[in-house]
Amino acid sequence: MSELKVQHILTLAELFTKGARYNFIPITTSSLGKSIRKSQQAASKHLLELEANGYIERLRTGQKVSVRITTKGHSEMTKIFSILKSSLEVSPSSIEFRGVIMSGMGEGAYYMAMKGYTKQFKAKLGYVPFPGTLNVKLKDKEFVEAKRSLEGYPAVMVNGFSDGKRTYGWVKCYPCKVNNLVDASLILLERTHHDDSIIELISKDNIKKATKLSTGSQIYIRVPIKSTN
Amino acid sequence: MSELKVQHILTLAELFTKGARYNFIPITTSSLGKSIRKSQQAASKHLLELEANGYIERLRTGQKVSVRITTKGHSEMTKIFSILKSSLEVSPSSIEFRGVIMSGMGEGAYYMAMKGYTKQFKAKLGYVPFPGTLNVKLKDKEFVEAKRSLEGYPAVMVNGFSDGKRTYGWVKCYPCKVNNLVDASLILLERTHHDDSIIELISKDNIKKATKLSTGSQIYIRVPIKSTN
DNA sequence: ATTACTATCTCACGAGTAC
DNA sequence: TGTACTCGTGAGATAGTAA
Repeated sequence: MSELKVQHILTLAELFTKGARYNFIPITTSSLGKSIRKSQQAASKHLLELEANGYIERLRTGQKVSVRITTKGHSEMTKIFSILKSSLEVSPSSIEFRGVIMSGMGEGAYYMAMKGYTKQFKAKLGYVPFPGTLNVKLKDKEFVEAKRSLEGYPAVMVNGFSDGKRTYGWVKCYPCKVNNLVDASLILLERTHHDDSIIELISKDNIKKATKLSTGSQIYIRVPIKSTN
Repeated sequence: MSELKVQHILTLAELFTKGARYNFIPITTSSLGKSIRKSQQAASKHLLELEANGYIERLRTGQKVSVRITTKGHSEMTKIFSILKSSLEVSPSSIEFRGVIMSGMGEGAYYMAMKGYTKQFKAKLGYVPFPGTLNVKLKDKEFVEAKRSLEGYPAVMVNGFSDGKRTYGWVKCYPCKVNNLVDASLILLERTHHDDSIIELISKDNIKKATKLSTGSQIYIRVPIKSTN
């Protein structure tokens, strides 16, 4: 079989760029070396090896050498390309969390029921949340990290407000799916007293009831991410 | 800057495939090693180096290790991908010839005017060729090679026939552009007495007149190729 | 100016193994 | 089971140079 060596990938790509797929293209090893950021000698060796393995054909007319890519070279390149393509396309593009439902209703419960927030929830999420928030204790370090990385992604922004006595901070809402079943929103509060390993959820419905889960149950949350490509 | 090493490309691709773009994915170095057809030790080193260069983040929770690809890792991968993509897309997808117009009308001239051929030319090319063929002496070895490779590509097939006395071979026609100006067809004859370095052209019009060229002039022929992707 | 040889160096990899 | 060290080997790269 003799697979294409990885260090030859960029060299072959350079030859494609130079148009060597269908026609013999004159090329010097020193210019090729510059293109692939290697020495002239390395470029020369690459060409010799690519030829030996049937990825290119070479033609010498006195001093000058011309190179053409073979069908084998083309298909091998296409193969590499599609490996990369499919690997980059694997993006269910969501951030996932696993944790355990905590007792009580969550610190945010009281605040989230305030008119200054509920009006915005109705307008921006399309519903007034079921009273009370669901607190989830994240299971592992990686999910705490995932929570931090969430902040880098677009969210539904619910602005803070003032009731004359005090001000209330903003709330970022990340629409999510709980246990692949119930639509909810993971909320990040501007001001929170939680430690990092706890997240809060709001939903149109009673999440515990809808998922038939109770305090201490394992829970799985998936936040879809808008691809930034 | 510290560029992504080529030998890390497939490793990073594998991590993408495993879904490590947005979430920390648990992975063992031995399974990764198998995936990239390298040893466990090599996989371990790849992860360490990818981390050192900021392409991935790692998280250890006791024994197990989780990996996530960083934005830098993502963009670097995208960069490699687009290099390959654009290099593969460089396909004016044509085979080119350069040569010199020869004197006389070419060996094929007499035959190409026979009814058995002209009927097919009219049907398949849409015209009856201008009487006489144009012979071109190819300038260089690479063009002789290009002529050979032409045979691998689809052509308009004009079948051979018999007039009772003798049989006449098939003619393969490759529609082409002469000097980026005149439409013609490069013809390959089943039976020819030419040496390899000569090609013949037919056209609806008088090529010499249309291109204002004469015997001894340099001529440039481009045969478009139907992409086989 | 070329290409490509030889010698040398570096570093990628795998074997063995500690933890 | 795991990860990741050290070390030996050899592939890949460069320098020097012949043709």
